[in-house]
Formats: sequence, C-alpha cells, structure tokens
Amino acid sequence: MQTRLPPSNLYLREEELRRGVELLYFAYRDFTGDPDNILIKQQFGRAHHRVLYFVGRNPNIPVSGLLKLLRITKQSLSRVLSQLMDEGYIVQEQGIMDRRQRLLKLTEKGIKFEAELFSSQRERIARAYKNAGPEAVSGFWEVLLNIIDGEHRDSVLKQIEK
Amino acid sequence: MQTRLPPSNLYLREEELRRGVELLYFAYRDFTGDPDNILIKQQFGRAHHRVLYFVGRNPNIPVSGLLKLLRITKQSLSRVLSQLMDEGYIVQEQGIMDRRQRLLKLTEKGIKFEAELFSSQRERIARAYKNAGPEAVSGFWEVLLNIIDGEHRDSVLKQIEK
DNA sequence: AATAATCAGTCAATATTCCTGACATAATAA
DNA sequence: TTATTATGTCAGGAATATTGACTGATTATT
Repeated sequence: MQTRLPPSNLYLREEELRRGVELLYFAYRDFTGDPDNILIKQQFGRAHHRVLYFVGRNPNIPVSGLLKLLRITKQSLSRVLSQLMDEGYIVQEQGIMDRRQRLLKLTEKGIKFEAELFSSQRERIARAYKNAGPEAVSGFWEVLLNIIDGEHRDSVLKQIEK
Repeated sequence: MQTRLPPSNLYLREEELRRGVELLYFAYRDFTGDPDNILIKQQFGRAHHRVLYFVGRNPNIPVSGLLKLLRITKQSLSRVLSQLMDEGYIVQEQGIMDRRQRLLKLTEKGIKFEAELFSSQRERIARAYKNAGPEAVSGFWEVLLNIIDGEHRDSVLKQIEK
C-alpha cells in the first residue's frame, strides 16, 4: 500500500500542484455546464441556480443567511430572488422569532426544478464516484475541504453534514 | 483497510453526491479568490489570469489553440489579450510553419506575474495536499478527472501530464 | 491560376452578473 | 428614546461574455 512506502513529497512538486489547479478548472467548468444548459431555457443563470440550491438545502433560511453563505451583496441577490419569487419557485414568510426576517423556502415548483437541475449534475458526479471508487471519493472530499479557507470550513461542514 | 470492507454503495447516496457539489462550489470559490485579490490591483480580472496561466503552460500556443482550450469566442479573448500585450505581459510571433498563426508566449514580466498569481494558489493547494496526504490527493485527481467530460479528458490529460 | 477555407483581428450591439453608494421602512435591542 | 439590524430599492457602473458582420493575410483545394 502507499502508506507502507517510504515517505515521499513528490506529490507536492510544482507539477502536481498545477495538476490540481487545472483539474479543478476543467472539472468545475464541465460540472457547471450541465445545469447551465437547462437554466438558459428559463432565462435563468448560474446565480439563480445557487439560490435554488441553497434554499433547497436550507429551508426557512433568512435572506441574511443566504447572503452570508453565498457571499454576495443584497443588491445582487435582490434581482435573482425577485425573479425566482415572481415566477413561483420560492416563497418567503415572515419570521416568528424575529419578524424582520424573511424566511425563504422552495415551492413545489421550485423543488421540482431544483431536482431537475441537480439530476443533471448527479449523473456526472455519480459516474465519477463510481469510476474512482470509495477511497478516491474520501480523498476527493478531504482535499477539497482543506482547500476551503479555515475560517469557512466549519460553516461548510455544517452545510454538508446533515 | 477500506478495500477489505464488504462492498458498499453508501458513497453514492444523494447526500454524498450533494456533498461533492457543495465542496466543489466552496473550494472553487476560495481557490479563485487568492489570485482575484492580486489581479484587482492591476485592473485585471479572472479572464486575464486564465490567459496568463495557459499561455505560461503552453508557450507558443496559437490564438486558435487558446480559444479551444478556454472555450470562449475570439471577441472575448480579444480585449483581454490586447490588454495583456499592451502592458507587456504577453508577446506574439508569427508562426513559422503557418504564417497566419500568431504564437503566444509570456514575456519576463508575464512570467513573473504568473508566478506571483500561482504562488497565491500554491500555498493553499500545497497545504491541502499535505493535510490530506498522498492517497487522498490521488483520489482527488481521480474523481476530478472523471467529472470532466469524456470527450475533453484526453486534452486535459495532455495538458497536465508533462 | 482561380477559388475556397482557415487564422486572426475589429466594430457594433447586447446580456448577465456583480459591484458601490445612498436611502427608506419595519422591527428589535440598548 | 436612540441605535442597530434585516430587508428592500434606486441609480450608476464595471467586467465578462455573447452574436453577427466584415476585413486581410495566408494556406489548401480544384
């Protein structure tokens, strides 16, 4: 096994680091291409997808929570969110604990559309997981998690571990 | 070891697939943030970085080659490339085999700037590789490569394996 | 040699996404 | 009462990318 070999830092050479950069770039591009092709039909963009995705994953998230998660300005979110609400994909309810808050959740229509978008990515990810095998997948998660800023890692873990 | 455990497809459940989606999103965001902060000072954007990166990795690449690699239109490339040439980061030479071609390469100034941009990402990637270990890194590469479209995988391998 | 195709560049118009700044309203906290 | 927070909106602008149309130089085809 790799772990029984004498320690080697060959995987930390410049070529191996650049390999990570390039694989991330190309994989991310193809991976976002699937939903992009569906979104374009509804005159939506990647920003709409992100909102649908994270509202779907965090029902009743307040607007401020979504802004922190996506790290965009409320002006940027405004247009996208308004369109999604106008077209019946998302609804907001006044908060109970804090009535200033607007809690966001997907409608039935939103749930269906998000599922369609996710399914276009699911096939790609599932195929990649299957081809690479469970150990590779663990490594994939481990490296990605360590690429994320330390200060944000907790919120990501909270996001993905449920 | 994982490989001695009875076969399991738990890693192919929806939760695990969504974990991949989310880790990719957050990791890609932080990972592109490092060079973004440097680029903004020179009034450059992410598009300039991509051109600098791939010209650096493919010296004497013709314009058409860069267009194929980046999958953008020549009109999009035009503005970015003109700026990079005007400011002395990239030069072009007439092709020898085919004198219609303009072969691109980084100047000394371009090499230094690309190195600065890469170094901001190198620390992040190297730390992630080191924390995760060589086996995890292999898995990371394996999964990313399988996420890339089959039809593009060869050109990516050609790009990264040198 | 004439014609067609390719590589590169440019001009114009447009779309999308995101930004900063300023201001307003309602609700909560000090 | 005053300050702060959560949300929303208006205005203006920047960056990235698109499609379409056209030009010039060079190479390939017939």
